[in-house]
Amino acid sequence: MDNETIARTFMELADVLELTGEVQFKVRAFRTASRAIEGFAESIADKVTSGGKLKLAGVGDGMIRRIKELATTGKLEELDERKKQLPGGLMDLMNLPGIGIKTAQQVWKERGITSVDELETAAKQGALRDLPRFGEKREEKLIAAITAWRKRASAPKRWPMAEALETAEALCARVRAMPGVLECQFAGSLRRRRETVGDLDILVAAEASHAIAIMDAWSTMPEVAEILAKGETKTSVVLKGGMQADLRVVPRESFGAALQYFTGSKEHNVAMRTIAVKLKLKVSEYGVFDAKDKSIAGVDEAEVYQAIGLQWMPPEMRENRGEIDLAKNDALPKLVELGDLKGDLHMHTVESDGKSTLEEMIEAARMAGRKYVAITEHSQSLAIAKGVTKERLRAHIQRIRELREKFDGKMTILAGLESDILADGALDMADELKQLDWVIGSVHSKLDMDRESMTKRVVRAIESGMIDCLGHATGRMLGHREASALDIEQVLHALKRTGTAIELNSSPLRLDIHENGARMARDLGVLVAINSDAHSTRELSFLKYGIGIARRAWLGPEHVLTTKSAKALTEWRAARAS
DNA sequence: GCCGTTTTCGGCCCGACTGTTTTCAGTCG
Repeated sequence: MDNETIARTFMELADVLELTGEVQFKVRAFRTASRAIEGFAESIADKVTSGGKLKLAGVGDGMIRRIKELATTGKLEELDERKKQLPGGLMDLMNLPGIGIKTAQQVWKERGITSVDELETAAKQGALRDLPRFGEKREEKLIAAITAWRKRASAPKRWPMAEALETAEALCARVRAMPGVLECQFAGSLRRRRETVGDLDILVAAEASHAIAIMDAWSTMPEVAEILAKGETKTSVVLKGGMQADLRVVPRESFGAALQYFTGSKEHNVAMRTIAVKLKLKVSEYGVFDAKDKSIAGVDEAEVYQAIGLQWMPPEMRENRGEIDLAKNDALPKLVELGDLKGDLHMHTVESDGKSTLEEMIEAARMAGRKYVAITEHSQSLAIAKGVTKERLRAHIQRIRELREKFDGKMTILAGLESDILADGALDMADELKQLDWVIGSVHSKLDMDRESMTKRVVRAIESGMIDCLGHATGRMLGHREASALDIEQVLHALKRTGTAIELNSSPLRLDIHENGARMARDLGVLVAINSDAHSTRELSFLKYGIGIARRAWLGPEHVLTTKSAKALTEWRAARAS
């Protein structure tokens, strides 16, 4: 059973426990454990059932017992029992904004309401206004919230990082131009570069006297579709595309503390604050305060961390996965940066399904600072992407070799191919691969095979020794297509045995291999190639998304194949061929 | 339920906004 399923089950159990009146701290413990499991790099079920020692914050004996039960029986007795005590639709109520545990219980117990439909009817009839803490206005808000909720049900709940990044950067540019704004930066899970983002958190430093005007300007921007809440320090809006964006205004002396706080993650912040409490300090978005409530830090993030005895750490690491202990001991790893990337080993041109010519791609990559590229068209079996035939491939190689002279000294150009891994694990155009400088093997068809067959298929391709790198291993497309069933651990072991690299495909909808896989690769010593898979010159910039994921996986330059110089890459390839 | 160079029991992050209130509970992040 995979970590996601276990995490989801624990999250559901927390909701059910909450509704059935379990003590709050126990409920919270399940949520904490759920998030910890979601972010755990290995299969937690395997780890626990094999009797290995597990050290994961928030997962104690009770959780381990439940993970074992889930892994062996596929379900949780406790969850099924508790669910029997609850009417079916009650859980939906808590998904409505403005409805939490108390209100859900209230309308259920006082009015017998157990579904969103019933709640809407009651609100429209004015049948809720006499309940405690209810009134006409709240009924109105509830009806609007239900309408919006129904509309949202069809829209995505989370947005790809790339789309959120673009929106956030545009909003920040707009905000920076507002009078009185001293600084503006986005925070939240976007700053941590999660692969998808639920909402935007934009942070502003400004004098308090400007706050109201800034909030007015923010809530009347043309991008705004709806205002959810508006105050002097916080205003939440829904943008026209459906994305929620929160603006916070803080004094300049608190900007660092606020940036730290709103960057999260929540678990990271809780762990930080717990350390602060032990030091008799208080951390809030306004700063770090001593026992006498005197501010001792807040202007910038580094001093906030320093005030509680921690090293500053990159946002991508802040998930409470052990980074705090490392920061305590000044032992944080150095993470890979965009500037470290010397090459890009996966891209297409008009020869297959790309939009730009060979010359355009090479020149654009050179301008972007790459020292080498591999041109990797699709192989013949991928007809839909104009996969090259034997003859076309040979002619293409010839053209690439000729171009080498033109770019001599400025750029190393590798003649490559993205060979299709066929259903049985054989490589498309296997006879042609030896003449190439670089070979990627990727699965493009029959993505819905069962786990065992798919794993066998990919492992066979790797063990052929004919590929240098496994391309977009899981085949997922965020929001469109689930990852293929694949035993990543077995695949990584095969890569390790054969000295083959794994790709971190930076295309924003792929981000494949995902961060947990990249983390496992790092731990196993499998090199990761951060590639753009660009189909146009514009898409060469996708590398910035891959870098975000790589950093979340704690990859340093030494774990990344494409940080090597062209010479070192050639040597690496020669060594693995021998 | 988890956790521990103050604790194996007794804690468990902190503040803004809203609606319904005359001081606060609930929700959210």
